[in-house]
Amino acid sequence: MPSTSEQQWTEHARKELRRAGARTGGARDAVIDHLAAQHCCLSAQELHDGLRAADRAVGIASVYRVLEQLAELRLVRRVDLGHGVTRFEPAQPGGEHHHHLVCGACGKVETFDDPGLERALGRVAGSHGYALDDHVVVLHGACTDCRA
Amino acid sequence: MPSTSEQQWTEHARKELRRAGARTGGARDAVIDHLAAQHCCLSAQELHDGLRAADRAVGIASVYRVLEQLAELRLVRRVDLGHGVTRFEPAQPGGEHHHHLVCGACGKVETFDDPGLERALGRVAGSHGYALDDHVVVLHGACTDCRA
DNA sequence: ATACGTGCAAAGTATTTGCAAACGG
DNA sequence: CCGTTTGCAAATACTTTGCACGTAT
Repeated sequence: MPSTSEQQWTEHARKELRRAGARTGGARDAVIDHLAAQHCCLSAQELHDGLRAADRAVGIASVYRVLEQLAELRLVRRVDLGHGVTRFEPAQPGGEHHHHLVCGACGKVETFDDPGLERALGRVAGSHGYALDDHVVVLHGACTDCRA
Repeated sequence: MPSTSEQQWTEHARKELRRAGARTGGARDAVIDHLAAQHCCLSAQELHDGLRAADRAVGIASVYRVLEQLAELRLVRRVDLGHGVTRFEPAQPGGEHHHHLVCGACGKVETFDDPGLERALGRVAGSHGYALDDHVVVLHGACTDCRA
């Protein structure tokens, strides 16, 4: 059963697309549904494979096109965890977001969210005269299990 | 005239390479010298072009191989500003480092460094049981000039 | 001498684009 | 109908690898 926030994002995304003059289409719907069901970022290839596994195969080009379109409308956030692969995750309308911790040993990815960090980032942007738009924070280290 | 910190990094890099059992070679020397002369991160392609422009042309494969080797010895930091291109910059032996502000309109890249931010990051890593290794912070926004 | 360093070309990924067919409003 | 969406295949961009040859120790 999809959680409330997933449904909210899906509806928000569809509404924004309509507002932007887009038509509905099977490939885009499939991508949106699959994205909504994730709790963390995933790459275009993973999305493509996941859709195929769910019998809703979509051409890889369409996956990229839909993601690009969603990113332009700020419905998804691009997250680069740094191995030459861009990852994507639903962007909450309210602006809430999280950041990532990546374990260099096992590859595990965890998310976190820290108000103090956000404040520090806002302060930095302000003191440089920047209107902050988005930001990416990725921590690389060894997770509890891998520190053995 | 190269600044002191540039010279220090160059010497440190050469010493660490020697210690790691590496031999000296023209391509690697050229890459190290060129990296030391930069004040901000640059991509493998930019490095390659810069070397050619300075009449010290090095094969693109060697550029990547040298950067990989330097990264393994932690002599350079990988910085991903998020357009599918990995950038590299000299890593100071003391661990001092900076982060990046990218203007989405003009593409300008500025650097900053903020102790409060670093503290917040350390706190987050600790509370998740991670031994922090490196971290990447990239702020995207509109710079003072582009806010017009 | 022997192993490491280097350049070139070929191979691999990740992503984008051209185009014709399918489709929604 | 008409313009958008889609899939396929080809094109691009970045990075890695295989191999023969050069070079430092």
